[in-house]
Amino acid sequence: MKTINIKDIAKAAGVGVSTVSRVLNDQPDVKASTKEKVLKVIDELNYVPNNSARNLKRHKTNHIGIFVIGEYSTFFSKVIQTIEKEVSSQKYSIVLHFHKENVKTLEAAVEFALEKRLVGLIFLGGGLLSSDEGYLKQLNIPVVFGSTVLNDDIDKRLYNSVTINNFGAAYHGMMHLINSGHRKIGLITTNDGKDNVAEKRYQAYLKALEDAKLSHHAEYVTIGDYSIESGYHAMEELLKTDVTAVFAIADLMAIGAMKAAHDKGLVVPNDISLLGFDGLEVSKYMNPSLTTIEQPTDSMGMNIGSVILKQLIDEEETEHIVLDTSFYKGQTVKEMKEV
Amino acid sequence: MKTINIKDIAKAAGVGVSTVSRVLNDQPDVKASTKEKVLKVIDELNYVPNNSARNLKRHKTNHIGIFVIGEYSTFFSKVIQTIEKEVSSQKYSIVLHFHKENVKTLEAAVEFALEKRLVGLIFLGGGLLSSDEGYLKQLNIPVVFGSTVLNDDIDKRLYNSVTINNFGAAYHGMMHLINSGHRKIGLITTNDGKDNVAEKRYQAYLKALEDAKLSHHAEYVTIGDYSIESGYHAMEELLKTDVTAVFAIADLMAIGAMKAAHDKGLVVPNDISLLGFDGLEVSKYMNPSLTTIEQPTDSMGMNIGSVILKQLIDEEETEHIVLDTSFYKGQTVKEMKEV
DNA sequence: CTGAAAGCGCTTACAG
DNA sequence: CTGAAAGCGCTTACAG
Repeated sequence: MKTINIKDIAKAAGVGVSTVSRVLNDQPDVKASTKEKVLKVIDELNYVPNNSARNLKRHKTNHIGIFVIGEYSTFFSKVIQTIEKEVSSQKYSIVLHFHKENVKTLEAAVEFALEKRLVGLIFLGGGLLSSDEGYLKQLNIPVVFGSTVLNDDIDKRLYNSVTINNFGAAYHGMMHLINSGHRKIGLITTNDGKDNVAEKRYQAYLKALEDAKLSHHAEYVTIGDYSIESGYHAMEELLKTDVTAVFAIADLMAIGAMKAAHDKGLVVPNDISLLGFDGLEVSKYMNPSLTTIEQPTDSMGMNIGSVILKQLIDEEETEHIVLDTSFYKGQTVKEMKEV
Repeated sequence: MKTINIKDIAKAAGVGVSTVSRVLNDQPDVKASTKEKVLKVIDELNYVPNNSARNLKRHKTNHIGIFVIGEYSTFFSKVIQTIEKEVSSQKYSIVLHFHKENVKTLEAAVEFALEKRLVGLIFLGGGLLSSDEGYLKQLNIPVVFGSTVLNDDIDKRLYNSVTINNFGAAYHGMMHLINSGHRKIGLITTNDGKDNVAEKRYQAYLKALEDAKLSHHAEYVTIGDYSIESGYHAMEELLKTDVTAVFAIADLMAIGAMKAAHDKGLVVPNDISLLGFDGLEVSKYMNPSLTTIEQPTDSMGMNIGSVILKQLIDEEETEHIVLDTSFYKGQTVKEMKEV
């Protein structure tokens, strides 16, 4: 069974292929009656234009890549879904790729973009190093970093970004713990490397302690890998110290931490307080519900989608959007004294 | 900046384009020294073949579509990640699409496949109706249904599937509740329509009651939409009845249900027992940990990936794989009496 | 407003 | 083992 092509349509409609092409691309200079005739034939013959041929002539595709760096979280999967809805309305398709390691990330991304001939690339997670600038220039297509830690050394005109203020949000959360009377505060973070959200949240932890004139104890800081299980184990370590509150830089780790406390027979927040980061829906349904810093998932996805579309369609200037987080007051932080 | 093409490589290497093409496609009849020379030039000039042109000649792409039907769960996002890893090793790319409604699903999928010129299509979720047979024939590419309720009327040679035994697993779970002494068992299900996993699990609920000679009360059955919140509200309704145990056909709804019980001041499982379905990691970290039926996430993704690759590469016969579930004994089911 | 023709960058018989 | 040439299905100046 031969698939039908533009020539078949032209013949069937009694017009030239150029005219069919013009109709296909919604170009203005076609007589209404001709257009109608062509559309009718297209519909009757169930014709779908061959994208490979179109792309070959146009020297580009309609593929937008999503390059997921590091751990794939519930948070990202929601963001991806929103992005796909946004861009598919403009006939773009989403090509997905997961990249585990943090080394050579941009190099792998450039390869991905070249191989798939992407017209736009969205990064989810990870961090931007100053050494990445060269790759960014090589990419030569609109790039959006979502939920990524950026680098001030890199020319902002080379990329777009949609982020939150990780430092500020984490600092705010820490201040809530401190203002609630906690003086010995543990941290569950990750060791993703320097330029990552974890680092920003860790810095906020240190700064908050410093500003509150609280001393920093190395044994109050533990390392996980964003998984629930790692949060559980990190908490087991922290429970050997005398911390009264723990800040986990991701909700999933906080959930693991809560379980560890429960399994030790402790009551949250009476025996130990807990603060998360992400604002996952499930966190609000924990028992007790997790106090956490909420990221705007839908808004993140919608903004990423609209930024890349603007770049692709209107070729506007690059944009750098910082979204607001909100503090979700759950039931896992105990007020130690009057503030 | 002109992108370099196969002609440039041919010229630079002092060979014909056919020879370059042969090297590119790893064809045998090329002298080793020639091949080496060509590869060197390709590397030096950073040449990446244009997929649109290749696809145009080959009359096909290397795009495998994943068509997600209905609610996008944590479960699916893990499966997608595994599939991507599997197929990208063979140079296939994943094109993602989310489809919300349950009506005209296959019609939309056919359009998706034609537009993107997919060489293979993976469905996640949903159900297969007998009226879909025509669309399946139209598709004319390898199709794999993952976690879908199939239909015995449809010719099994038209598609592949990787599923679990929803009825059996749910029946087993119900029997656990019944054997634990529960006689009044509520259900939180969804109304996805007849051919869906929810329906299978609902049927198992009814059959288990019947086999145990327990009567069926309409008010024991509530409807959610797979979301945590819907589970919460469904449970509020069930708590107005005299049920002693509740089976939620998805973990997320069970999590919502547990919260509703807690918020009413009830203790799980002492006051009310709870059984989930999915085996999400987070369920095991609930307090108390959720008793649930566990789906093999990784295995599901790996099997889907390998089945579609087999079809694409070796053009083997269609396969229908049924994966085992396992019962996860958490702490949410109370033993009412000795069994 | 419309059509004939060139050409995008590949692959693949075909001839040698 | 290798190269010249045709052709995949489109789009786009160009001419009318």
